[in-house]
Amino acid sequence: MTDSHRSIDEVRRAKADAWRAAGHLAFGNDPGELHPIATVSAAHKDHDVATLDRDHAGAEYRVAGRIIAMRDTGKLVFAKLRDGGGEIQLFLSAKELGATFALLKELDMGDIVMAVGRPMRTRAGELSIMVRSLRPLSKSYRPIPSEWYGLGEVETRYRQRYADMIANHPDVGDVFRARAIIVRALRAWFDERDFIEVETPTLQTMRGGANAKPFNTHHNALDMDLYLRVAPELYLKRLIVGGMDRVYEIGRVWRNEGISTRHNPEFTILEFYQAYATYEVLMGETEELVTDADAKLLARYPKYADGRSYSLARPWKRVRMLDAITDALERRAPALAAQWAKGEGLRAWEATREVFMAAEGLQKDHREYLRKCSAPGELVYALYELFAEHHLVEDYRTADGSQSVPVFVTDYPFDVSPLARKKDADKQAAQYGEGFPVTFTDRFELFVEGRELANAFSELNDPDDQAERFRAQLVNREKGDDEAMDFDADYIRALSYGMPPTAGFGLGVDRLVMLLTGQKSIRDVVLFPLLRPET
RNA sequence: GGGUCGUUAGCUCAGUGGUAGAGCUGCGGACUUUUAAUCCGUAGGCCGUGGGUUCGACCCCCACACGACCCA
Repeated sequence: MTDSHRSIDEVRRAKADAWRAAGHLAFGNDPGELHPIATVSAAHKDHDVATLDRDHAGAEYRVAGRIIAMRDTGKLVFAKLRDGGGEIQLFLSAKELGATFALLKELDMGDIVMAVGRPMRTRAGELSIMVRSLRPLSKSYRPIPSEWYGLGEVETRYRQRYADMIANHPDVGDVFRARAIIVRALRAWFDERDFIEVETPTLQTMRGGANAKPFNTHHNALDMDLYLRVAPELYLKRLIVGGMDRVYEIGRVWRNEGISTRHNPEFTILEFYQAYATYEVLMGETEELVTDADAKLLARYPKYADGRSYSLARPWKRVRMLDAITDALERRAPALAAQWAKGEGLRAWEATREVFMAAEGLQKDHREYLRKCSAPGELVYALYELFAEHHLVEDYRTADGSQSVPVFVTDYPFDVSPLARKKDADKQAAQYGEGFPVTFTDRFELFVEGRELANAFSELNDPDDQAERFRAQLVNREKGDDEAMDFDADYIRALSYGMPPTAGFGLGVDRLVMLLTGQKSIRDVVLFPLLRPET
């Protein structure tokens, strides 16, 4: 069989044998102390040919990395070498390398090699290393995807992230370096303010902390069914009871739900709890936290500011849910706005619901959603979701209208906020009038560019109130709501010791990274997103 | 869950109801300043899987698998 009939794998394994025949290992190690390519490039970036020959003729560098390009012009070969932080051209001449030059024909793109030589500049002006000695380190049996065309097949990109990172260098790597910068900035923000970072259980015996379907698992030795956590919330608040007035956790949670461009079954959440603060304090802190992370990101990667359709300029918009509904209806459904009457329509909420259910163009499942509302507070949330939420990006914009602005939607109804503190009676009366048919909570969600980024509230710390809401969750479960929480008696016990007034906050870290780096899919900010098995 | 689109050489993609195509990669050769090097030669395919229609299917039909996008 001739060479041309052999597979790439066979050819490359034969070349590995040639390395061995020349006295090398196909997978050698210990190349000695290396110079990072970036430092070599930085040291000589301003030096011209004359300067290099005159002042740096004695300099010698030892570099190692992957060969990502090779151009063979006969007795002279150009190769591009990439390590974790940079790329540099190797100038490989027959005269300089002597007998080693023959080894070049046993090299392939993708191989890992070490080279020793002095800095020089080619006729075209490119800083290169005039290689004096070359040592192969690791053989690559499989061709790297074309550098020029990249690796376009998204499935392959997610399944073989390693190939994606090689082929789509540096863009893919930059997103994950950006992610690290963002997470580090979040940590720094809390650390600088004396928050304690903690790790709470991810294996939990009860469903709680968020309304979501959990993953089930089992502990064999204890013969005990467990859930992977959907939120760390209830444990973090136990720590507040214990006296950690400021705690935060950045960790993985799992929700057994659909997969989309915004949802991966496992994702990273940031939660923090601050005793003696309120949800209003947290809005200001949220602005600081996010803009601080953004500033640190842009200091390293200014490119991520390009083409943003949103502005993070402070202060951010704050709007009560009731008013968000009013704004949205007045803009695009005046007839309904009249019926809504800035929320006054809730005083006869079932009649108002009938009007909305009859609204023109309402989808059948939306109508069904409204029909299922069994309290005016549920109706408020339903109307917000159906008529206001997906218009936030249009309704709240910079003065010149060119960019959307972040929006804190505040005052969620009690009925849809099982862990949030009920608005104090005097404040509720002052803001909504005496006897308003819906009770609101001290809660906000943050939306940027129309996407939900964070959820926060003044925490419910009355154990009797909390117990009542857990019971309401059980009723929901009876009615078939498989996202409802369990009755967590230990949590009630913790609250019974007395929890200081506290505000708590949760943020989707993956979504924050998506937002700040302009990625459209969560899979572009999760290194190894969940996919069906390969067939 | 619903809809639309996609799956062809290692990679990126064309393609027509009648023997399967290009560029890059690979392999052989030339070349001591290349930058997607260039030039000459050459190899490489169960056209996602399974059924069906047809004299004949990569192409038309059905189902399935996997993926992308949109909607819920």
